[in-house]
Amino acid sequence: MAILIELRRVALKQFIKVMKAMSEPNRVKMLKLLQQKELCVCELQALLDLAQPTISKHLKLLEDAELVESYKDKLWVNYRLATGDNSIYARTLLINLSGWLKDDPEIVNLTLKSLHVHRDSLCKKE
Amino acid sequence: MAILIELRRVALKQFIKVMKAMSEPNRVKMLKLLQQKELCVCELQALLDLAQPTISKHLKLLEDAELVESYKDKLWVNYRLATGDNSIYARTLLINLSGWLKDDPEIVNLTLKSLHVHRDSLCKKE
DNA sequence: TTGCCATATTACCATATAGCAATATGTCTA
DNA sequence: TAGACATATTGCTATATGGTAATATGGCAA
Repeated sequence: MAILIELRRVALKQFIKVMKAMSEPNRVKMLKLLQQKELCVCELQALLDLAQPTISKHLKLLEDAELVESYKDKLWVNYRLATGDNSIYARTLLINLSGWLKDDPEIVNLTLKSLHVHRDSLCKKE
Repeated sequence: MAILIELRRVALKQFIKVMKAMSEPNRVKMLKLLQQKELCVCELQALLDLAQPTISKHLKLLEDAELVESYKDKLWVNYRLATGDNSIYARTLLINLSGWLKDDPEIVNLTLKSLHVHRDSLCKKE
């Protein structure tokens, strides 16, 4: 009960957090890529051509908004779309997003590119 | 045909515009208020306790994102939710939003307050 | 017309945010 | 344990954004 009241209290704040997280092109690209398959940080970095700290920062924001989840796999950290079990906003928006932007050229290119990206050829010192 | 290609070309950009527009608490409050009834600028100003230019700026952003529409009524400009006929993003999000944040205390208070707000008692020089 | 009034625009300030380089953290393997 | 490696964190800069005061715009009414 107290939890319900608390959830109500911060509904707007939670909503804003999810919306802000999805208001940035590179983060949206990340979500569209993760829609295809799990990816680690270095794979996202290669696909989006951003510095590694930038990728990590974006992922943290997405995770705080309950849009993605992560788990460790040896040295790597894999990211995947969250189920949104605890956030109606995240769950709904992810479902909507899965049907959107399919034809956007940038997204299409990234998705194709992601088929040929593997961490083994990426993450070692170049 | 050319239009369809153009729409695709800017899909991400359009999506971001809508998401950004809905990522700001005061703008979300405006949408929730407009969900109840049409309002003019001075009514929104009174409800949200912001300077008039701030309200106008927010409304312009919302209108650019096709989330609201406006029409003139004598001296006033009335704003209402857009139908989203030309934007799948705006349409879907407005529908989702209509079921969300109903219990948020801030939104509840604003909605109640809006029942007692009328431009006639507001807009004349105080 | 003139003046009033609601709204829009402009100019500016303060804060938030996206980006990177440098560094810290933590884990595997030799 | 030491070194290598992927990721996270920190500190910083540049730009974006939300806010206001001052001013412009445009329509109605006297």
